[in-house]
Amino acid sequence: MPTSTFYNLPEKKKQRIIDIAIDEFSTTHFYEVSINKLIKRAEISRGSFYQYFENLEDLYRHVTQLIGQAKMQYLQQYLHNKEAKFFDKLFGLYSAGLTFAKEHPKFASIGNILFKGDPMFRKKIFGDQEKQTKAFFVDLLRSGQEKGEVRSDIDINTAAFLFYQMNLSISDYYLTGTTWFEHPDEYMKAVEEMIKIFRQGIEVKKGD
Amino acid sequence: MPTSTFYNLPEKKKQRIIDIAIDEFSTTHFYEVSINKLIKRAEISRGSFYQYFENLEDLYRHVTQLIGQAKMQYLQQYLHNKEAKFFDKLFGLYSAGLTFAKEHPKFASIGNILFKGDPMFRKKIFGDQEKQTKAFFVDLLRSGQEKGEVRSDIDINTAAFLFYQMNLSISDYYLTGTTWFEHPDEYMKAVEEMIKIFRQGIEVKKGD
DNA sequence: ATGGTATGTGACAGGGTTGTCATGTTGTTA
DNA sequence: TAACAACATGACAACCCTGTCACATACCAT
Repeated sequence: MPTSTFYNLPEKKKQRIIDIAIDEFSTTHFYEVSINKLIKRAEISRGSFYQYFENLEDLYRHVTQLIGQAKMQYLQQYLHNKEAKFFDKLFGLYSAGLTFAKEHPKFASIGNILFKGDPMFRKKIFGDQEKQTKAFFVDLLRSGQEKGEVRSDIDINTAAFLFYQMNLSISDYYLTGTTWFEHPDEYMKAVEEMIKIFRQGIEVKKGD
Repeated sequence: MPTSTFYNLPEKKKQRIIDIAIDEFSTTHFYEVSINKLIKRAEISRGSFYQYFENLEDLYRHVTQLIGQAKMQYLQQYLHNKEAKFFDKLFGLYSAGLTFAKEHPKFASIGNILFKGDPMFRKKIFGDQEKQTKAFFVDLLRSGQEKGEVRSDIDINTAAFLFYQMNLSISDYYLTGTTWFEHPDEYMKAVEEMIKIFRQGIEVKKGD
């Protein structure tokens, strides 16, 4: 938590500091951001920084909280519309997410570094292999269509994207968390359930 | 690329270095791994390290390549079985991914830090909010079921997980890549397509 | 055994980082 | 205007890190 000193600051100065922090965190992974560069850009002294924040993590937390609030406000309309139909809500949520990213690219970028890893770094290490992975899933789907197992009206790019993302996500959450599934066995079951959903979503129905 | 000097090393020493590198990279984000700690653990001198690798990134790249190879070998059986049915292949791929993570947790962990971000860091910053997010999607689905819009045989946890992951993924790829979709508009279209797949996957069919 | 090549070593320079603190400066209140 | 509180400052200690290089050792072939 920032100190009261920080909150007492003139709005303009406060905003300048936050803006520059956002700029830093949106282009550079947390571990690579330096307080030195930040205070130089924000034109505050080293001592002041430590009068405002406990350390860099304190500032980062504050920034991510601001982002969370901004996004929540953005989604409000979709969250609390009790009447809306399920899939309309889901669509609203997703497209609001996209619009949010479009309108606040820096906010979105910070969120993505946090939740999906540093894309620059990913690119540097992994390079073009992602394209190959995409190609693999696209091929898989195409041959599924040719064999008449996958509905022909499914957008292959989208489905490939979906399968790729879930492929990454499942083992991530298997390794890291009890948030979603409690027991290791549940992950295997979740895979089965997921395939079930996919199957119903894209499989050719008998009689089509 | 490691130097020939490194490849000429006795197998045991080579393996020791790689093992310790894997251990470091699986617990610590790349930006936080230090050559100093690494060489102390591996009991090689600073000079030797630089005789083997250009720098830390060189070693990291090598390690990730090894992991990639290991996983590829693991998936081989599922990749090249031309006869297998589409959804069996997909299921095979996912469950092999889980088994791989189970058998090589360190490999999987390195991959996840690269593709999904550092989970420890995520937890430190985001804390319990992920649980709330999960709860939101679970509620959404449950009320969808109650209103008769979502099939009652869908596993809510799995579907919530799926929706949550895709929510994160869409804006990530909107921001970072031309790998999956070329034009910004296509992302919105992809959202529509995705909802279409989800809808067919989990919506109550008329007549059920 | 001798010369040459391959490998090992750690001190060192040069740079960067964080957090603190004694000392100023500004503002406010009595 | 005097005195006290709030805020600003940047030098500094302590630390860590990378990449290099001159020198030492091991190995191998003639």
